[in-house]
Amino acid sequence: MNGAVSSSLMSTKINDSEYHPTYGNSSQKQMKRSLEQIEYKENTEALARFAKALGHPTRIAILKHLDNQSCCFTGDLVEVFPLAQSTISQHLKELKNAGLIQGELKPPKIKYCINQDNWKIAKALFQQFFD
Amino acid sequence: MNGAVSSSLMSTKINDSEYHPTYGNSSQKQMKRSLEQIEYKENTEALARFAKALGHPTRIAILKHLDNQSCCFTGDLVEVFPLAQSTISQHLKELKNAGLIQGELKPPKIKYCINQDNWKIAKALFQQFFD
DNA sequence: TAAACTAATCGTCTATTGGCGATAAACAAA
DNA sequence: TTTGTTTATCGCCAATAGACGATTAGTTTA
Repeated sequence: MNGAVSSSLMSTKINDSEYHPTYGNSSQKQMKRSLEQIEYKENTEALARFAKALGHPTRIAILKHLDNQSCCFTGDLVEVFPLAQSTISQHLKELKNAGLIQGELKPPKIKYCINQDNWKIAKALFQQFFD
Repeated sequence: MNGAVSSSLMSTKINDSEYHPTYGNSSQKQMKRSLEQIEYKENTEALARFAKALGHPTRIAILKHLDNQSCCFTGDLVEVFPLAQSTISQHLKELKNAGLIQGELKPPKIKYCINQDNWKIAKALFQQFFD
């Protein structure tokens, strides 16, 4: 999963012509389909992955905060949001997995910042999507 | 839920100064918090709602298809995607609830199109979010 | 009216998400 | 080495999401 994410993030191509979902195994009748069994265009999946990471108000707010402060520590966020430390940590993990942020070790703290490279990619993907 | 969505969609203000999450009830100790107990800025929630709707590759692909064809019927999508009719219908419902598409009765079919007004709002929200 | 067609909804199942407290891990400082 | 600080992870739980087949509902057409 992570591999697929980073490979799509590495790509500089952001153009899409058409999608072509295909069957995982059409001989079986009515097998339960999982996400992996349908092939979407690379950009479609990348965009959905970014969108999913943005699909929670706390994560949007975290990113806005990160953008304002340019960077911050996990502990700062725990003070700002009325959520348990473990919950904040979980949201940060998801943002990190999506490639939208990155953590830098500043022992004993960890400084989180926007991942500018992937941010640009996400921006471009949404931009082209909305025309 | 639907009410909150449409009210935010009706708003023409798309500027955000700062978010200010607040406690639902700080006297209770460690009550389980639900989304409704935290107040985010209007735009933060609206953006998250749009993003959530875009957070599945099938829905992205449906929107791209809708954009290409300008409009289409549910049945068309069922032929294009290797998914059950009920599944497609469910995705359409979510896109409709998010305000991204709208259905027009063309008995006995239903023609789905992008909701241009809300599309513009979503576009603006993402645009401002990414600076 | 009856039959056919289209799409939404219902019920069920499994997987994922989002919340929490508790614990573990990593490191600095005493 | 021990202690304190910070953050990640674990285990649990409830709620949501996403898939399906079957059924229902609404319209056309025969």
